[in-house]
Amino acid sequence: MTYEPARLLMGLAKKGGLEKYIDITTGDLSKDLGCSQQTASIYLVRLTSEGYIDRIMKSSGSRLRMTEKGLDLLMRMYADLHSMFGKERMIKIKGQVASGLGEGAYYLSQKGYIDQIKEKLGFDPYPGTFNVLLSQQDSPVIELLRRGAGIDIGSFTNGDRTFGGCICYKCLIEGHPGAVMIPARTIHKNTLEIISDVRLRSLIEEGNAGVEIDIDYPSSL
Amino acid sequence: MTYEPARLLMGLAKKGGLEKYIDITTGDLSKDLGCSQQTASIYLVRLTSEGYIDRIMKSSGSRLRMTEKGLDLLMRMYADLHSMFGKERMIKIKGQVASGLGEGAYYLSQKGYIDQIKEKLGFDPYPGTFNVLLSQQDSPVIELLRRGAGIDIGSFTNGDRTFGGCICYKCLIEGHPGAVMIPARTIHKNTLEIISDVRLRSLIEEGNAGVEIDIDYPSSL
DNA sequence: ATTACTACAGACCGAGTAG
DNA sequence: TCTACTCGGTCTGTAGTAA
Repeated sequence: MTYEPARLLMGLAKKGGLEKYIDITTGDLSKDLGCSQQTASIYLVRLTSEGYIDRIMKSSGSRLRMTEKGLDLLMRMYADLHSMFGKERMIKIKGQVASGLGEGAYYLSQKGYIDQIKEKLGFDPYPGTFNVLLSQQDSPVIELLRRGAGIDIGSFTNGDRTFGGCICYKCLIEGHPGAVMIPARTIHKNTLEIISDVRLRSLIEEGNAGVEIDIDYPSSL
Repeated sequence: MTYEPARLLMGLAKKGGLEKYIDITTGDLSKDLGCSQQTASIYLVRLTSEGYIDRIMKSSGSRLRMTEKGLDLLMRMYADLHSMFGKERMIKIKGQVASGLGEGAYYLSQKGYIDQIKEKLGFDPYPGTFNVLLSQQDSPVIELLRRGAGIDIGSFTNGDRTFGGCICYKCLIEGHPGAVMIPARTIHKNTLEIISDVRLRSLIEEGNAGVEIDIDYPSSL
């Protein structure tokens, strides 16, 4: 917990210091930051001398607001993060066609899945999944997909058995439209399950190590 | 320049470490960060031990990617900043009606302004500006408006004289629709110029110290 | 009440250098 | 080449306390 202008300014901005002067004491600030009152005092002195905030001393504490420089720092950070998370973008990955376990056909015969896929993804899925093994380089993408703002396929019950939900992303696999399915529960470390309205296995040869997948990754906010 | 996980992770994310493993040496990283190779080395060790990144040592350098914890930190920061800058929102401020200098009438008689205001703001401006003096607490808002994504009124030339551009924001002033004009060049420290399709001065008594203005502040990205 | 000084302990960074 | 250890100087944070 050292002196980090960005972190401090974000805390002050959250309290409203972006637009207006806010009243705060170094004691209160120290509680927010989890440091001593003296440290909070030094931080405010530094932020002021470095031009990030305007500060007016009062007998009851400090009145402060962000300066243009401080605002600029935050907006720059926002722009950077926005370019990572904010924009809809395509994630391009490569993988190797894997032999499936045959389970996919069973799952994709369930009306509960078929109806939702038709409604939310706009196609009638071929009963089977196309599995792509990702390289070590690309496998972290799965985490990103799990946490992302994909299309939600809800869980449902058919008779006595419950089928879990998943998150889907529209994608192009070797140019064919389809969708990546990330099961909500089961965690595949490096295998991506892909569905389509056609039998992808007929179109792409097994073992092909350079299958290209373009995933439509929407903004999360 | 101390150890700041957020800053370091953002740098790595910009290099692509969000989705994939990236190859980097501590020497290269040190150049990016402006620190010594030793310090960059320590940073990577710490980021790894604190669980922000996954790191695989190679003879030619390090291969690393963000972990879920690291991703989470960045997304949290993004969400915070998004709530400050990203969403369209209303900025509410209060001010005191100020007596104008009469200049407004001259400017707002210029066809160059009138046409743009009609087109971009959707109303025919009354020839005159309504000036509101902001409290010390609210005056920083002007900076925020100057930097924001308002409606741009371009500069133009009429005969021999050039009229400067400004940034406008639709607003409600005491409930009446209008727009705040922020001149691109002239800097008013604490006075806001407001235009409307009616003579606001007739509707709001001069000296009124509690004039409420709701400014429509759009997302900047 | 506040803020912020001084003094000290501990953390941090960079140079040298080993593996 | 690479990473990362030790060492020493410097910087940072906290406690005590003054104003």
